[in-house]
Order: sequence, then structure tokens, then C-alpha cells
Amino acid sequence: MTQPVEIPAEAVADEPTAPAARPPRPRNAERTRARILAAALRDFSARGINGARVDAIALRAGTNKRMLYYYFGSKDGLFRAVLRHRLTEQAPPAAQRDRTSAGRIANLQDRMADSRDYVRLLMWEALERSDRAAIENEDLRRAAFDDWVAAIETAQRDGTIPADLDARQLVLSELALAIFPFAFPQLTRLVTDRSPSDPAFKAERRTFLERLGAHLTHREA
Amino acid sequence: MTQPVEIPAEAVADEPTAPAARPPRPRNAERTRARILAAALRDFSARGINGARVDAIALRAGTNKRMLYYYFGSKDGLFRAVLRHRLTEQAPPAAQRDRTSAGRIANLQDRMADSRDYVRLLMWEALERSDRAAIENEDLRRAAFDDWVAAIETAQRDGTIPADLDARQLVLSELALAIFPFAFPQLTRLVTDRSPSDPAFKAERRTFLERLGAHLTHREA
DNA sequence: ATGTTAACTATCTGGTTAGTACGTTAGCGC
DNA sequence: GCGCTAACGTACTAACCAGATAGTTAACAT
Repeated sequence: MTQPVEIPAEAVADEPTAPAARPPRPRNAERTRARILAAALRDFSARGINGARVDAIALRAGTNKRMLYYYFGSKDGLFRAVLRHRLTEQAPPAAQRDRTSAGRIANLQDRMADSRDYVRLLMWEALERSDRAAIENEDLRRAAFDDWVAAIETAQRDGTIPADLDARQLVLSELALAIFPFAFPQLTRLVTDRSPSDPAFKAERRTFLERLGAHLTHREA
Repeated sequence: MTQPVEIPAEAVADEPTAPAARPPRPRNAERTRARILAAALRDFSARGINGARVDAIALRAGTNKRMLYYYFGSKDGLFRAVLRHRLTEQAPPAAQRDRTSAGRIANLQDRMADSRDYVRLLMWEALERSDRAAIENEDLRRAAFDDWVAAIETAQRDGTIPADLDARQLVLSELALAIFPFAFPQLTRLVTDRSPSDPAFKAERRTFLERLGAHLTHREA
């Protein structure tokens, strides 16, 4: 007998239930599309591309499987749409990004703490789509990172950030410091004895990241 | 029609083939167990718990599915055995661990570069088993990390490593810096324009990590 | 009011898969 | 040589699931 493989409680999207016995809602393409995307975000984040069930997503969206194929063509197409949507809709406005203050890494970690689903999406992307020649929304993402790198380089010329550190490697490292605890909660628990979602953990790590930021800032600045 | 979901080329364990038309090998429990573990490591690393196929693992091991259940009880039991095996067999001897030199993070990253399969195993563990109350081999792993933390704390008392940084948070951060690029190759490519397996990337990052290590070392030391 | 099409639903299909029932045999102790 | 058990093999089942087929209906334009 196929045992449906158990799903991590922490990550789980609860059993999908249609959002009430549906009195035939008026037709509304945008609304249906949006509901499918939202449902897919939940399930893909919890179970990945292979693990998510197309029927479950449709049920959660209060529609049926056919609509999903109608709008997104395939399961993989839906995943790409989810990633694209999460990337464009939830990105913080470019203007108000803190990339050079001493507390920047701590702030980034706070953003990541509120984006656990996005972190998991990135992990599934890495594991289940790592071959795909094209990275989803490559241009957009690359532009955002280039922007970030440029901000670091400016700060290096200003003397705020040590100039001996390669800017791109530094960006990668700041991402690593902010994302890693949420990506590997089991390692976080083993090392620090706290769950990454524990407010005490976040506070401790904030303090740590602020001090680390201080060590990575020229004193004469 | 079920399209077997495509698998990342980079991560792929090639199609399993029985290791020759088998003239009935003499019975050998240890050898069979070991072959199953090795095959399972490949497939679980490439495709995860849900994604790996029990029949494919058995075929690759040159045995059949029944043997796998005979020795490991279930698919999940096999995954746990693989993790346990990888943890105990491949861990570097406790004596020769470099935890406090300025190049320690760079060295750790080199170890991780040779352990891509292990990194992926940790990711699958995080994604597909994050609820399990018990972390696999918790005692062993916790002990190894405690050891590491203690080494850092000693170095802090010696003044080699800044004492204002929480030792546990620092261990977590060093893991993050060393593992992240291999865990998220797509982000690494977006940020640095290089694949993490590219020798040029590894060299650049080594330089970076060494300099970062220097910034995290008291000058007066 | 009528035709057209976008939006929507119900049901089927062909292939896959974890786990099992049940049978066979090698090798060891005596 | 004999019996016992660990080691091994075959074939099956019950369930699952992505995607397809074949429709129906609401809304809008003319």
C-alpha cells in the first residue's frame, strides 16, 4: 500500500478544503488566477514541485484542476509562475533597501524570518530545478543583485565597508548569514538549541549580526 | 499521462543499471546492505525522499526491492540509515579539525565542496523531514557541534577570536558561509556569475573567506 | 436575441509506485 | 545428510496522480 509520505508539520499547508460550499461564484478570471497562485505558493513551499498535488492546489483554490492547466499549462509552468509572482510582488521597493548600514545583515535576517515560504521555494528550486538552463526571472533577479553589489562597492569607496573584500562574495555571504538558519532549522537547533522561529533565537542572532557587522566596518569610518 | 518529472542534470544519479548480468552472487548480507546504502545515498541525494524510487535504488544496488525492506523496513527507514551512515562514516576524525585558524572557514568550504551529496541530503532533511520530533543521530551531531563551540570559546579566551561574538551563533555562521553557495547554486550564479563547482569560484571564495577570517581575528593577537 | 468565446466543471486514462504475500535456496550447525 | 533459518526472488495490489477529453455556461459584442 502506498503510504502517502508524511509531511513536515512545521512546513505543512493544512489539508486543503474548498472555502465553503460554493454557491456558483461569478466568473472572474483574475480572481481565479490569483487564488490558484496563492494556493500553489502554499503547497509548493510545503512540499516542492514533485510533492505538491495538482488536485490539492485546485481544491484549496476553490476551483478544479482543469482551470490550473487552463491558466498555467503545466505543473512546472505553475511553479515558475509562483516563483515569478513571489519575486515581483513581494520584493521590497528598490528605493528603501538597506545595504550598507552596520545593521544591514540583521535587517535582512528579519526580512527572511517573514519569508520562510520564499526560502523554501528557493530550496526546492535548487533541488528540483537545478539543471534548467534558464533561471526563472533571471534578468530581474540579476539586476537586483547587481544593484546590491554596486551599493556595496560605493560603500567600499567611501571607506564604510572594507575594500579588500570582493563585493559579490560579500553579497553572497550576507545572503548566507541571513537565510541559512531558516533554510536549515535542524542544524540551527543542533548548534544553538533554539528553533529559528523562536523569538529568542531571532533576538540573539540580531545581536550577533550587528556585532559581526561592526567587525566588518572600518573603525575610522 | 504521468510525465515522470524531470530531474536536475547537475544532481542526477544516472539511470541505474544492474552491475552486469548477475551470475548468482554468493550470499553476503553485509555486502548487500552496503550496496543498498550506497545506491540509496546517490538517489536520495539527487531526488530526495519522495523523489527517489525504491525500485531504482534496488536495481542500482544489484538486488531487489524486497531486500531493501528486509534490511531497512521502509523507505524512510532507509533514508535515516543513509543519513546515519554518512554522518558516522564520512565525518573527519575529531582530532584533526581546524576550528580556530584564520583559514578555518575557507578550509570548511573546501570540505563542503567535496560533499555536495551530503549538503543536498541536509536540504532534503530540512524540507521533507522537518517535523520529525527526533533529529536523526541527534546525540552524535550535537556532541560534534558542542565540541566545535568549545573550541571557539577557548580561542575567545585566548584572544584569537573576538569575545563579543556568541560562540554558537558564530559556529552557525561559519557553517552558513561554507555551505550556502553549494546549497543554492542558482543564487551563487546570479550573484557571482560563476557556478559553485567552478574552480575559479572556489579560489575566489577561498580568498574572500580568508580575508573575512582576518577581519574576525583580533589584530593584537 | 443571437452568436462567440472565455471561463468553468465532471470524468476518464494510462502509467507509476510503495509496500506485501508468498515461495525458494544457500549455507551453517550438528 | 538433515533441518533450520537468514538471505534472496517473483509477482502482485491497492492506491495515486498528471494530464486529457469532452463537455457546459456566463458574459459580452453586435
